[in-house]
Amino acid sequence: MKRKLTLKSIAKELGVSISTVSKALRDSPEISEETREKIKAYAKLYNYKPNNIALSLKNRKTNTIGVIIPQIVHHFFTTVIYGIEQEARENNYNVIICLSNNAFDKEVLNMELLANGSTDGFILSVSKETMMKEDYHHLNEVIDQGMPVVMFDRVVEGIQCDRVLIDDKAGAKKGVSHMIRSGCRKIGIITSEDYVSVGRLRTEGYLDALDDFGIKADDNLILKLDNIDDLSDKSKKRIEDFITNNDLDGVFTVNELFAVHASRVINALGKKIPDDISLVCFTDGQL
Amino acid sequence: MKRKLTLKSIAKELGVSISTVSKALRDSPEISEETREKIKAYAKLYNYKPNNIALSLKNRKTNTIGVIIPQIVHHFFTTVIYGIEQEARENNYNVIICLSNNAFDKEVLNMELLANGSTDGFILSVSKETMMKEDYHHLNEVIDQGMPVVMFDRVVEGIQCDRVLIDDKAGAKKGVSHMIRSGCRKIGIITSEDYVSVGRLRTEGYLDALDDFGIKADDNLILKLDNIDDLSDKSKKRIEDFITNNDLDGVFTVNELFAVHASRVINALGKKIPDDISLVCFTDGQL
DNA sequence: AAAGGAAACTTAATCGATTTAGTCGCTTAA
DNA sequence: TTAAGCGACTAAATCGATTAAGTTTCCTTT
Repeated sequence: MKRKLTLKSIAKELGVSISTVSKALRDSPEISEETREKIKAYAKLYNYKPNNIALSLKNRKTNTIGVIIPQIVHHFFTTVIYGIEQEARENNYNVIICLSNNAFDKEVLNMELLANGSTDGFILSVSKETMMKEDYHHLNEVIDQGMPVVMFDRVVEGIQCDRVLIDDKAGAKKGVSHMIRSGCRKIGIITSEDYVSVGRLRTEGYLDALDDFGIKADDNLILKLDNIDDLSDKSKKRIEDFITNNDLDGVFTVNELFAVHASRVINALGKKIPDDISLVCFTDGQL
Repeated sequence: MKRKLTLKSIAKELGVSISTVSKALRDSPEISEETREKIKAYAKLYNYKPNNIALSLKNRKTNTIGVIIPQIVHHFFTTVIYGIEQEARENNYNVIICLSNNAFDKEVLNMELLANGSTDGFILSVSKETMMKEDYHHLNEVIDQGMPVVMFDRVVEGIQCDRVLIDDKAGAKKGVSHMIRSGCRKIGIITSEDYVSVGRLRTEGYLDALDDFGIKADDNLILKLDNIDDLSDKSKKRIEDFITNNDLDGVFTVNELFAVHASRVINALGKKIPDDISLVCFTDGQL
């Protein structure tokens, strides 16, 4: 087992000072052609690579981005990470990924850990618990320290940072409008509780579309479910009741999970999609 | 924007030396009760957290694990990362994830980058290209530097490191044996080329099982395909021909992708699974 | 011949934290 | 009386790299 080369070890070996080695490797004109070549040859031969940690400390810059997401076992996040990874590496950045597991405490812990020198900035999708608590002190803290923060997917207002988002409201409006144009008049929406911004915005888009076409919204046709990532039995039951008890000619859901269960229920009722009932949903296309 | 606290800034503010602050915060008995309390109170008030980079440099230890995988958009890797993440965080370790994109060059680049101070060790699944090239100098290099390396999934021999693997050979043997016991006599296998260790081991298990039951292996019943992650049209065609032209009563595949296509072909031929043909495959259960 | 200047290096400070080796004043035992 | 011992700190080295600010040595120039 051989220890890694350092400027120090090279300097000692070649009988010059550390700074001479450093300057030679960085092609400083202060060093003579001869010495420079000798040092470079030696460094190349033994494959010298500067220590990133030392560089980070010296430069106060880590070239690392922290990515914090609620969960990785989800096609959407998996895709996003892939994109971040690609772009980062092209710009010589590293990516550290941390999972909050949708828990507030873990999110805070992870951010504090990474903020202490490990990363230059963050890209994150806040956890469900954080959105419910509406406690964003950890975000404000790192922003206060001058770290760039970018939020995506689950985005909260009132925080001074960049955001990446799809236009949920407009997208939902477009979908629902299409349903109306193709003849639907009694359209139900299966959405999530309002504290999930994605759900809220999509619900707003739904209401806007109805309004545009002069259709009065009916609260009975709006089903707000709690859990958006995994369908509980209770939620399933509510979807069943919702579809069974309302004589809908269209169903709009804010994610594919809801849509899949809705379509099962519709089929079970002996109705055909899209002949009897239209079904439109938001998705990134896994199921 | 407020700068982060450092030992230096605390020392200046309280009119003591840097070492006094450091010792006080680490509960050294060298420091008087009074001074210790004062410093700790101040540090807590302004939420002092030591800089990880400085600690890494000083301790020559980063508490970070580098994970290198061919691709993240794959249920298996997604699950593995989740597990690594969990365990790492419990032991106060960070995880840096890098994608090799199944390319040899990127794998080498990533390892070199991370090996230069960013991580204490590696967990990796080597890329397809690396297995074909059989060039493992980058692995041997970091191992030579005393870094622990753990391989999983795609594992290569002849490298001095720990490995995590499922018993491919035994698993395949078990599956095929079951098929034989339930009556199959002409079992075909759809596998990958031998340079993929997973495929090779599973093929060996298949051959072993046949041997155990005194069935002679037939090379015509072994289909080795090139691409294991995404089925090319050419591969699909080969699967079709393979099943159509051999009068099989059982098909064993080394992954679910092959299995899915095989079942389509079998159905298209008007045969029933498992009545006419048995179908057994390795999978982690996504499709 | 003394001063000025450039070439080619080396010293030392710095990043932020830890730790070993001092320092200084005061008490105590020989 | 004097050295030893202790409590409570501070100074300085260290991790690995960069860089501003010195040194030499030799060559010009007036």
